[in-house]
Amino acid sequence: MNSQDVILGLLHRAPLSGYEIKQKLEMPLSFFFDASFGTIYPTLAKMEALGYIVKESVVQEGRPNKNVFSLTSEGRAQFEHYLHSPVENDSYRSDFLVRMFFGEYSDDETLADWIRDEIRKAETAAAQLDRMKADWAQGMPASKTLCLDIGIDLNASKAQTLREAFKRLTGSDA
Amino acid sequence: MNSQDVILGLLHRAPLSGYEIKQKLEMPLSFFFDASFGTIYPTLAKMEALGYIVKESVVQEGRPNKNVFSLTSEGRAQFEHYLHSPVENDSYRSDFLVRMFFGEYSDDETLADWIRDEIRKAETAAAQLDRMKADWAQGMPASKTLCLDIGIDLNASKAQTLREAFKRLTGSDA
DNA sequence: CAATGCATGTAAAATGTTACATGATTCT
DNA sequence: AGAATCATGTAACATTTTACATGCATTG
Repeated sequence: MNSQDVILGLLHRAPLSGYEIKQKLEMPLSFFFDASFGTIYPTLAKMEALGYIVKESVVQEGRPNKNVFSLTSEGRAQFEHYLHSPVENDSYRSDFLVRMFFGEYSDDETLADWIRDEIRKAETAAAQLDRMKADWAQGMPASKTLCLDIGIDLNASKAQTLREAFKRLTGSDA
Repeated sequence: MNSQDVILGLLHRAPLSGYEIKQKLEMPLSFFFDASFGTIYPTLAKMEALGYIVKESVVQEGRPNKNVFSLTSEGRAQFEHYLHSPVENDSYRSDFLVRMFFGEYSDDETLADWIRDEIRKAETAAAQLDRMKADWAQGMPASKTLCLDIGIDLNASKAQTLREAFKRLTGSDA
């Protein structure tokens, strides 16, 4: 799975510009996949060259013009191909946990600060996804709701574990 | 945080060869950070050129010789520098969740298969980390135990959420 | 008037993955 | 005999990040 596959998926429903793709890539997708403009625009150019998408310039008033891309049948076939490829393992990368792993080289105050920040981040993310679920979940296919549920539960579970660890480490609440 | 920072951290305790570093990078570190030989060896070469580590050839009998690297004071300073840099956000990347997000383009049987596989993976990871905790947790600094706890809880929570989703989608247990 | 949003792109650098290449020893 | 473990590395490729570059319109 790479940027191309995700963009193909987004264009399946409706044609989009690079800028709009970046917006769709925000929550909840950004919870488990991310891409910057520096990835999106070159990927779109590559996909157009491969014949997976076609560009159409849309003139707008009061705003800059935009280049809207739509899927071709080759693009749709390519997305099918992705869907039939083996599922890659999830990857989780955490600077925070690396620091905890090497915790013996930092002092307890620093560790406590890092944990506190991480609790806030997890709580914020869980709340954000929760709000999103309340707003949008009706009418969503169950598979999409699952993404939100995983996001909410993972963040809540992380915050909970961290709160317990904080108490063990410092003797007080975070 | 990158491969260099993690290698610096590993060499803090004792000198290691590239091969040994790869082994140390297994569970539980691999749960939140990964690196292949194709990353490790070039990184070690770069670090040696920068003066962060020094190489020593160790002759072994019954096995190939190895190049063991130890930290210099510059290397220790560089690790301190990493520890004082801002904590990067965790990143989680999931092919599985991307497929769920685009679930409307797959049939329910396929979705169920993917979920079942993902449950197994999460359960296996949780069990592995649990065993590891039982074996090694005594004597571990609390910060290191936290890494194990997060790994266990995150995987358990994921498996739980997926089991519920599976039931909702298929009407039966996974 | 400054900041933010809308909009598209490029270029350099860093980073990392995968496969290849080699070779001894030990275990089954 | 074949597989696994120990051991080091390179080369090609893929991917991504970061910063730069531009410019109009709207909002505060």
